[in-house]
Amino acid sequence: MSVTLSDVAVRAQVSPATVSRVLNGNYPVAEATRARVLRAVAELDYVVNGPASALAAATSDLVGILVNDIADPFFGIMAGAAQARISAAEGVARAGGEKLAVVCNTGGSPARELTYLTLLQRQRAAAVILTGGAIEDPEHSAAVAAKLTKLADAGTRIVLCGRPPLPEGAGAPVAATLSFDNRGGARLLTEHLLSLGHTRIGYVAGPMERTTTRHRLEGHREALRAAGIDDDPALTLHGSYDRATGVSAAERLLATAPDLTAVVAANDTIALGVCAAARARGLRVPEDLSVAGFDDLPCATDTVPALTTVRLPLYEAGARAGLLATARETPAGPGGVEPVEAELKVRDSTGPARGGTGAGRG
Amino acid sequence: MSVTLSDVAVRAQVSPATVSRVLNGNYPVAEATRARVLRAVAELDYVVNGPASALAAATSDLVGILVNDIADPFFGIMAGAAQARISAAEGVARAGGEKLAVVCNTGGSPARELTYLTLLQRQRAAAVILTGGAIEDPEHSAAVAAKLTKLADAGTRIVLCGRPPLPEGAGAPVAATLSFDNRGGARLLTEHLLSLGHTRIGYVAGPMERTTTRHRLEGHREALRAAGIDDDPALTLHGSYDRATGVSAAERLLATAPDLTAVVAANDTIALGVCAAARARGLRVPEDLSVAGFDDLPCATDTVPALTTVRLPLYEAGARAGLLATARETPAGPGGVEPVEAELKVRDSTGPARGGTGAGRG
DNA sequence: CTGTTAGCGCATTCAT
DNA sequence: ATGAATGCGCTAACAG
Repeated sequence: MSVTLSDVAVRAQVSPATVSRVLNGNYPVAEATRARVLRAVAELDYVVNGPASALAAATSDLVGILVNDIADPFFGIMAGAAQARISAAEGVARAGGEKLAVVCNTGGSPARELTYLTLLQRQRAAAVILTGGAIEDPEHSAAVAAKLTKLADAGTRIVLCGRPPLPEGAGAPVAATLSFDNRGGARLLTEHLLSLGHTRIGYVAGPMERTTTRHRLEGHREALRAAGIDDDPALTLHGSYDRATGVSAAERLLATAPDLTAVVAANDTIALGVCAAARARGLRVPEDLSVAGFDDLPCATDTVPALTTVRLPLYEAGARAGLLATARETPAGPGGVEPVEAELKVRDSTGPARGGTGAGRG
Repeated sequence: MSVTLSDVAVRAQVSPATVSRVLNGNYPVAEATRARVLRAVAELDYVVNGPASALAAATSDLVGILVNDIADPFFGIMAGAAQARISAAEGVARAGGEKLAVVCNTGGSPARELTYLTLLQRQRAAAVILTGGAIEDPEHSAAVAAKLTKLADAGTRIVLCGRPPLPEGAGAPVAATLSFDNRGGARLLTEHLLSLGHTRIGYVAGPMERTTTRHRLEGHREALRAAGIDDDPALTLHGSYDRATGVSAAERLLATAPDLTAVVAANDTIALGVCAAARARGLRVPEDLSVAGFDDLPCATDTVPALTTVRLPLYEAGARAGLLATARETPAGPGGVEPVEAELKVRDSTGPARGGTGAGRG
């Protein structure tokens, strides 16, 4: 079999306990013996047995990062940032301290989310970071809340990143919540469009049962309402957070409501699909149709025209989530909730409404 | 503390051993007792202790997927596909069998790659999938080969996806290798450009020490050589696989070699940067400058003009890697190497060389 | 500062 | 088909 702690102890002529102590570094050991042990470790090429260690210590060094879609840079950026912070966390020279940050792809499936949570629980994970919008089905929410409570009870730190805080009643076993201002960002974006004279604005939303979807849509409607524009339900279409949704929704929208002068998409990926559909229809962006997205993904810059969108500091948020998950840094806000601001990025895909600047729907 | 196997045993009025057997399903148990145990498990909301189980069984259900950059869809797509296959692998109804597929982001750092491999080794991972190009530093390669040997010895299955096969001498502890035809794809692409009359072709390559970088560049040069064109070293620039590299490299290229009629980028992301730089310089794509990428990422479709590129079946390859990592499906090719074809995708970003069709550098 | 002694929770022989 | 006993490799009190 492989090399064990005792093997190292024998070679270093000390007791197993001593080896354990120098490896974990959390106990005073004479410099001479420490050196001897370290040399034995190197010579034997010893690697700690994680499961055994986790069993004895009742905790592991696993940190799980749950994402809805790993192929979507929105999640990739957050996950990468978090992982970088977690791995780099403890600057311990040689041994322990290292956390294993791993990302788990739920694919947006509630069942998979629960499965991963259970798997992480079974591994006695040190921390779990849940990223992105939550599913709003009451039953599923309750199940997740229950799981999180179990995890927290077992000593796992829970961090929410880009997901609204859990309701008070849920017992709030959450260490920290980075709450994206999706609603505010969406409001800003639609206000921008309104200021350009648009009044007939289509909206391509994400999946119905997601918090992110709902908040962005609500922000949009708030802006409309504040401007005294009645919300036309026919102008809002739901789909997935992908390009295909953007294409088909835009086609439908453009066919049924030719008087549309702008379309807001729930994220950049959808927006790209909307642009493609518009082009296919012979419409120029933004002269004939203004299009806006959300997230400010890297590729939003490279479209022609460059996409007007709402920037979310994904990298920074992910990094902070990583910090909160590992270190004992206590979160700032009340209830452990830290708001994350959204910033409007006006670029070239939005322009004045055709047929006047603020003339209304004439 | 939390619920243990014995707690379940007591409640179900059986021995711990029996509970273990029904949970693992790999042993005959009377239907009546099985039901009783299952009910106790449900009532107590019991979750297996992973570390304890791994310690006793000397294996875990962890599968690690190593990626160079999780924020890059190139890796996200492969990782997501692999993860989906691994999680869905065993259709076992309730209990065990479930594998925990996790992705580890090395960020392209050799040290992090080794660290993750060690961490995975310490967790006694069931399998490890290494995706994307390998770093070519001899010292690092040797270290990785050594680690992989250790892992394989401990029973971990190793799968390479998008990375060239390990040299024979390394002992080949690799279960399977999905080898992308980067060289062939690059050759196809440059041949396409040559057929359009381009002879002065710039090349924006990735990081020097990566296999992917080298193979794509070699394919490009092969095509050039086959066409009797001498390779001008000044036309090849190295950088990272990101947009910024594309921008700066294109600026330099365009400034120093104004007679360039085409630029090939080592991947789509770089190509997008090249397009942006060309536009900034007032050049039309493809009329004034043809631009091509590699990978066929989703966003390559949404640029204007749509990017000519080389398609790699990322999703399919990732899925196959997941299968090979979990099931005992033996790989097809000799030495466990399965070639993965690259396919030329001609779109709108490439066109005839300005100033004639094949007139040469006049 | 270091050695000794017990388990951590589970999978597995063996018996029965 | 089930129960009893043993040990996986390590950490954590205790001594000393």
